[in-house]
Amino acid sequence: MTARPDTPRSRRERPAKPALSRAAIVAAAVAVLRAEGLQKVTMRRLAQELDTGPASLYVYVRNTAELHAAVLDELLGTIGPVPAEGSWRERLVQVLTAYTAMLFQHPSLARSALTAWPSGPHYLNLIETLLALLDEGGVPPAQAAWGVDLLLQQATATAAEHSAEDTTQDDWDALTDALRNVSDRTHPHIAARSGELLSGAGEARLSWRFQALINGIERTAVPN
Amino acid sequence: MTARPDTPRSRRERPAKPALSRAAIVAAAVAVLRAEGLQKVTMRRLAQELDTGPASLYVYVRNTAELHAAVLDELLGTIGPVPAEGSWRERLVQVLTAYTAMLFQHPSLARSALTAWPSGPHYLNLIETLLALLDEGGVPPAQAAWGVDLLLQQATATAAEHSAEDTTQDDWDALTDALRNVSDRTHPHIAARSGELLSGAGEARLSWRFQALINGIERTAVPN
DNA sequence: ACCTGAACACCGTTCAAGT
DNA sequence: ACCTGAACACCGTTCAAGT
Repeated sequence: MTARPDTPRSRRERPAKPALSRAAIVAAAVAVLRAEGLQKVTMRRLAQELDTGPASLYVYVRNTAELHAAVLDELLGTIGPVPAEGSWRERLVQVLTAYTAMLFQHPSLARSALTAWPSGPHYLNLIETLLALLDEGGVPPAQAAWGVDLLLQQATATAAEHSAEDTTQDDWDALTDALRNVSDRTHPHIAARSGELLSGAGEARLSWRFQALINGIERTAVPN
Repeated sequence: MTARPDTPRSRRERPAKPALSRAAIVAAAVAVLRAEGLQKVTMRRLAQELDTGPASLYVYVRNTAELHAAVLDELLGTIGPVPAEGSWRERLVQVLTAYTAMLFQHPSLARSALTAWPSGPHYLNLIETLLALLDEGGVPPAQAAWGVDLLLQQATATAAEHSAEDTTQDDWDALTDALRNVSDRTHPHIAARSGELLSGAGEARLSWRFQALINGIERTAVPN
């Protein structure tokens, strides 16, 4: 047994400069995301974290969008298995809710997922799971295929909507004001139900959305 | 009649420096959007266009997100009136399609609309229109109210998905490859219908989505 | 009240040069 | 092949000072 002569245990406090790799970059990205949010997951910040220059990252990652997609796939690994109990509908809603809940914790990631599609292993597993549940429910294959797309997009978009950054509260206030103060001469339907337009705790509304989507997917045939 | 002594017709070619106002800023933003896309609609660029410094714009506009919302409301004014012919369903789909088509021309605007909600007059008109059509179709008011939300979000998210910038094509390729090369031992449902998952011209798929949504909204009661 | 120059604190990405 | 320093071409927003 010869002692390894290189990497002399401690030059400073960092445990020798870690080798650069795609996995190391994604891991650093997840750590920064958890600690400080997606807006800090930048090439420059990650480079700093990995003790190198931003240009070095481009050997492993095409651009920022691809990096975000990789981060999302990573987090998809945390949402756990399909519940064993309940009807296919209940289990389907539970899986979708788990996916949405994860994204709610990182709404800006949801935002970027809307345009930069992940294609990693965890995303594929999720698609497989949803297809299996719709199949179990007797939804015709073609409808199920298009339905999975619709369900995932809906869940992602709902989470993305909450990506506040700063002004979302103001936007919401502006919209609720506008809806409440509308004239019932020009906008009778809004005036008649501004209550309902604005009502609904997030959870009830989200679950209604999933139900409506599933009902629609079940009943709507694909052309040809 | 005395000649106005100020603003001496032409000092250079600009027709005297135009007065700053919210309307002028939004108009400049729309022009830049049309000519060069949303990524160029920045505070700095607009300031340059209006012959001032970026700081001056903050007198009229809270931030970039609010500016984008104002631009969207402006464009909403261009989508035209509800068609007079057809069943309420057909007209509903036509309005939604017109909204989506407009956003398809500016997908990055759709992306920003997902988080920065407009609350301008054109947006209110759109909500009123959709409510009226659902009402005509006999959809119960509470369902209609939540349904409008769902329909608009769906349309916006679909357009946002196409906000390419650069890598969307690569993402798509990566995902199609991943779906096609999946093992039918680990992912039998995907393997069995990778064709259907990927199939469908945009238009057929979009119209299926609207139909599925409307069917679901019609049939899904709001809790309580 | 409205407007501004200048500054603060950042970005993504490319490229030529090194190892 | 992998890694890098340095540069290019930008951002949003704030603030103290002016009119």
